[in-house]
Amino acid sequence: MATDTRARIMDRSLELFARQGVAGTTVVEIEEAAGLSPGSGSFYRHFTNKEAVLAAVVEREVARAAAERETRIGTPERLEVTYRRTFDELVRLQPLIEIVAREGRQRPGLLEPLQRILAEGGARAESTLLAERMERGEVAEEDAEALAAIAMLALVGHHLAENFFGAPIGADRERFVETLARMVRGHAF
Amino acid sequence: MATDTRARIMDRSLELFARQGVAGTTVVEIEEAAGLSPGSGSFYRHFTNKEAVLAAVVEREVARAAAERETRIGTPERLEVTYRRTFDELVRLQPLIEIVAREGRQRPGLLEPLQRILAEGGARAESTLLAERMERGEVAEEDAEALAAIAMLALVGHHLAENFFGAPIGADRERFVETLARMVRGHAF
DNA sequence: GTCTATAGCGCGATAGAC
DNA sequence: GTCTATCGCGCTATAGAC
Repeated sequence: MATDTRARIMDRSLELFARQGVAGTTVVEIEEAAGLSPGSGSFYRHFTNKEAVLAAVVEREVARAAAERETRIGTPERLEVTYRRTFDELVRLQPLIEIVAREGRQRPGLLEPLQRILAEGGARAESTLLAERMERGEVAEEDAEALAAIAMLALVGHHLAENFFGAPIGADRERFVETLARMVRGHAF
Repeated sequence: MATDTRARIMDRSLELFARQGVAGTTVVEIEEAAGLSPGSGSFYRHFTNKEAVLAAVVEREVARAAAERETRIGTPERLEVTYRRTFDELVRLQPLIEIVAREGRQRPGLLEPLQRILAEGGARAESTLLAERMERGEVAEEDAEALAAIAMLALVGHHLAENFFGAPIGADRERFVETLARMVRGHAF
């Protein structure tokens, strides 16, 4: 427990920030959660202040998410598989999403990386997949970009609602995925 | 400026809470924004503490939104019209959404009314509309509930992304609405 | 109903020994 | 790198005059 104290502080801060917000989390709580003596300023040996941990933790999570995303692009698969995987990614991104959702407005610098991940990564990967499917005639659509955006944002909306309210709205995950895939393929049901 | 000071405090608190969060807003700021002498405890003549304003303001906004929703149910209209109207409703709900998104996790009591509005109101109104359309053969779908949920959550996702990042993702509002309506109708493009 | 003034205190941050 | 101890600010909330 020497220099990885820094990593431990970041791990626990991620959890605390996601659960309680940055303003709602005290340095003392972070010290306590990271196994440091609460009330001591030991925290400040590793970060100049609370904002610095926030920046470090967001940067780390964004980098991790971007790396995961890279390994996936270009692998053709069924729409249903892609959609289920997107749900899983969103679950892993959840602490980051919660933090950025809370703190993004006061700190615009936090917004941009997440937007890149969701927009570029998400939508572009989706529309690439759609383009492939269009060539093969599985999907007919003049406006693949809008279609891809609708699919991705529907997944995001479902994830947020489920995560936020503790229960899914309208349909559970599997029914959601299957119906969405049918819609995207343009089948008339 | 006599007894409506209470209403003014609520109006300004709604804005401040949405922009800065509850913890990030001081009573002094509220007093200042409401035209009271900052630093005086005049705020406390109207509310026992910050939590009380929060509860009052959320209750008021939820009631307003529910009332608006009531007037709309049962009016048949084109899907595109419904979707555009839903966007407008979400814009009006935005301050409330932002507050509940931030503070809901610490205050589960705030979540429930908004969930009712989004889930019951939204999804049920949608699936009613869809049922009508199915009778008339405009929509063919065995699972109207899932279809309605997808449409509503796509709209919510688009709204959140646009509002959150300052720019729409993938497609602007009108293209989004038109493509979504075509998807819901099951047209093969 | 609004003001001035201030009590009380939790929190972020620092100093200095080990 | 971690501890004990503490400073000082800014915030919530109250007391009391007008």
